[in-house]
Amino acid sequence: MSLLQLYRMLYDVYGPQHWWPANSPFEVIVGAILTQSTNWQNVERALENLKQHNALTPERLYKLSEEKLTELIRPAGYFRQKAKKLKAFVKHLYAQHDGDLHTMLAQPLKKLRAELLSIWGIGPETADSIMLYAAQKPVFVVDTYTKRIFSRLGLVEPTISYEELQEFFTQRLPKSVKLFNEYHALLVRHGKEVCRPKPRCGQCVLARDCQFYRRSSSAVGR
DNA sequence: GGCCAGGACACCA
DNA sequence: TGGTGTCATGGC
Repeated sequence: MSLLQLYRMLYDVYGPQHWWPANSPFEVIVGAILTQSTNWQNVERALENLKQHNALTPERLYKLSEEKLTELIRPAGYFRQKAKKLKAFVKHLYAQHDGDLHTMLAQPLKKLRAELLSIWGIGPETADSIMLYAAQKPVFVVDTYTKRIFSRLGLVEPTISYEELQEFFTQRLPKSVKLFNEYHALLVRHGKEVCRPKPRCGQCVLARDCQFYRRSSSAVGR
């Protein structure tokens, strides 16, 4: 089965996911940092606090004290670290682009990715999420869900690196922002609902093609 | 009460 | 380069 066929199966089941849930590129970036290893529901509480304090712009966040920021994003967990990460981003934005996010995001793909990765607190997944969902660059975002789903399908090794897994997709799919957007969102949806650490293979649309399911079901049969 | 969530970094061998 | 500990709230 091709990656596009797999995509269509997920899309038929779950429909469009309308990612990224945000009102501005800057909100995408803040959300991408806050959601690191954190349930999105908790991120929404933190984002709501920031909105209430009118702090969801580069300028306002830049001027906000780190203490206040820490307090506002508390529901998102890891709040001390994440406050430093958000501060590191806006400080970089002001130092390198005079606070102009549009200028920063308009850079060529490779240059922007290297710059994002140079900022403390932004790793490969967060950088790629920003590239795809804030800057609209054709970058495939992979995450723990992607690795779990595709290793269980038997299509990649569970020890595959981030870059290797990303290559796996970019070599096999057309470079489309729209496709990459929806595909990643669908994988997250499928990972949350079905392909969990304790999987719900009984309701999995991919079970027929899944090595993990075939092994576990044949083991039950014996 | 334990598990898990839309990771990244520091430190170590 | 790869493995491990740390960061932390909140829902199920």
